[in-house]
Amino acid sequence: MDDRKRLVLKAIVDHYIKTGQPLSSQTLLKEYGLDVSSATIRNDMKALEREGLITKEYSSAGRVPTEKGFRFFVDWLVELSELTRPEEHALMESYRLQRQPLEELLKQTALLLAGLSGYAGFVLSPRLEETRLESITWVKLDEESALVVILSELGIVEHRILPTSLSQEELEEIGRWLSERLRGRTLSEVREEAQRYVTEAGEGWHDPRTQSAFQLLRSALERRLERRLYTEGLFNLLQKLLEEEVGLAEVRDIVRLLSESARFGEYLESQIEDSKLQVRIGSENSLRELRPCSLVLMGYGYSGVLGVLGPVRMDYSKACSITQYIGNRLEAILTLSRRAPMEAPEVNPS
Amino acid sequence: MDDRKRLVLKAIVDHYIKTGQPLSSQTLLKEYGLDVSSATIRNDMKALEREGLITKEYSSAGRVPTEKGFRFFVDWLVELSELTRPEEHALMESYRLQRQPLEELLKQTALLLAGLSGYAGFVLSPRLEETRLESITWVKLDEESALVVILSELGIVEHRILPTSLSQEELEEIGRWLSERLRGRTLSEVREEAQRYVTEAGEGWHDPRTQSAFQLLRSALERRLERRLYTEGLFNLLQKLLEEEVGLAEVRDIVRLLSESARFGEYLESQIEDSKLQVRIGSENSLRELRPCSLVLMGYGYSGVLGVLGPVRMDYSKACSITQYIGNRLEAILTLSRRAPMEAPEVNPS
DNA sequence: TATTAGCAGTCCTCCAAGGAGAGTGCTAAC
DNA sequence: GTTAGCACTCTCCTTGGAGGACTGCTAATA
Repeated sequence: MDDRKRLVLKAIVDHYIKTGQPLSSQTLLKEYGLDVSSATIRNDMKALEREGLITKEYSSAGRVPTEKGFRFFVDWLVELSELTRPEEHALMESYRLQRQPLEELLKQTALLLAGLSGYAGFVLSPRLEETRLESITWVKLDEESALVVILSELGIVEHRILPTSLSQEELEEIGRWLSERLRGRTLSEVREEAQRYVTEAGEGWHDPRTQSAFQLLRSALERRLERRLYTEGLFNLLQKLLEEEVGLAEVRDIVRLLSESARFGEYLESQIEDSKLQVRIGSENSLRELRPCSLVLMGYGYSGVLGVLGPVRMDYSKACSITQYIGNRLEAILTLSRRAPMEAPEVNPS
Repeated sequence: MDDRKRLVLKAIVDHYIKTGQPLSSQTLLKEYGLDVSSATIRNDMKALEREGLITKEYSSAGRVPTEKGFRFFVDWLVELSELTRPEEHALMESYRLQRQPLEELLKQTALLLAGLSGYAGFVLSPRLEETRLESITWVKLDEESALVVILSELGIVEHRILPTSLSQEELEEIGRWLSERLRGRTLSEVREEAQRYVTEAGEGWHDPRTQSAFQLLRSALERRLERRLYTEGLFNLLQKLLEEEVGLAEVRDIVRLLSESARFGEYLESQIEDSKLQVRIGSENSLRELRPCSLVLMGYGYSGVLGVLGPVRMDYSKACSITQYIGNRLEAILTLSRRAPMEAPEVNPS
């Protein structure tokens, strides 16, 4: 493709992203100041249309990019921008508190993605079952219940009140014993071990109460190891879709999809190969509801996914750079907070 | 107002709630089988219109209720329904787990409100600063940080990781000391005390490290005592508003309002007197964004608020009964989990 | 006084037709 | 390969009229 045609395409995409309007050959000349006549532009447009990169709504309308046009734009023509000072500042501010519970950190990140991009932001939690246990701590709260706090290399991954009649001392002993024995193992291994302790009788303190404590521990892990999806900035997205004149029915379906975290989460997971930045434009998304939308996404530690969701007519430059920055930042925070890996001790001496 | 006129009004409201369509005098006769002629109905309608209870879109259209008509309906004509078996079941199921962290409980409740009503559900957290402290527990996580868990009569109200260099023993001592001394005081009193410990030097273990621990405790309380708003079922609401042919711009404003928890929360708070069930119809709401909506709400323990948000054309019978049931249920759970009140010990012997 | 039948009148919705305007495609010349 | 000029296409908006649904009013009736 020759240079002028690329320029024409870029002009059409830029103009469409900015205004949402088709661009006519006349206007293109006026606003982008090429040194040829409008007829020449029209010929170029015709060629671009033949290649499927642009289209028009009816025979005598100006041109708008097709999804294929956006794809070409994203792949070859888009320039990533630097973060502005206020953006940089918001980012710093937001991550000031280190070592928050993972849940808070991810929610914060989703908020940040939404706030900076002006679209909806989302964060899918990492596969916790692949992270390694640091400690399990029990705290007696009152006669019948105790709090269990499970810490992995990514921070607090579960805190939960469980009914138990064991004493603080007994719980401490269990906690110490478990932590020492299981530290460095992945959480899914820990869950299996907990399961084993439940079914396996024999050792001294394996009385029914202890067994039930393990049972509860196991089910606590069960629940929390489900991946969770944090979405923020729904309002931003609606605002943009409103400008697109997307129908309320489609908007509703998008909102529904975002509230069905399981379905959307699985989709996100399936879209990530390594943790490179990716863009899915309109109907490149296999989920029907996402057809009016584009997705900018990126992987981070342990199969986590984050990104922004906006209309197809999205400021890809901004969306990509912000996702990139925040993704790298989150990765860094999680890596920093990660302890030096320890030797996983043998659980079953053989 | 005579009986037939009430019947006519009820028919118009029922029909409008069910179909969203105006009701003509003909159709009213056919569907509700009154033993008079359509002209008589028309006369009644005229009277009702004079009283501002019904209106028509144009001179020859059927009648629809005005907001005042809905108000009359809600105040005098609506019949609360019982919960169905599946509804009852969902309610049981959802509250099975006792003594979850407060946050989980309230989120769960919002979900339940949304799920059962088919509208959006919301729960505004209680004024935690008015609840009484049960215990403060510190758990050392690693060299530089510890988890603090603050328990009030409503359950866990804060759990947070704070940086500290104190040892587990020191933290335990502080926790025990604080819990014993402050148990039974309200959280806002506790916060003030923490503040006092920060500024007040002198006593033996008031070394800088301990002071900073108090400082952190204070700020932890600060943050969490803000009231939080849980909203669920946004999709439900959109679905209904779609059927109403509400414009996307209005929908967007509603979504924005729901995401600005501070503003919406304050409004909810202002709408509650004692904890009776209340209904706010359309422009009875002073928030402009809520004009296309009706609010069914109810107070619960310590100035908490919960309810559902739907279109003005809402199934008030269902919405009211569900809000009533769930509100009572949440109240009961919170009261049950509350411990026998204790004497608040003197903090400053004078 | 309350109710009724009958009819005129109002206002909606739907559809078709036509003019103005924007922008392209094509042709022929450079 | 580029350009000027012109015919053509399609949208958008307005206008006008037919058909239909209901009401409001009037005058008669119990």
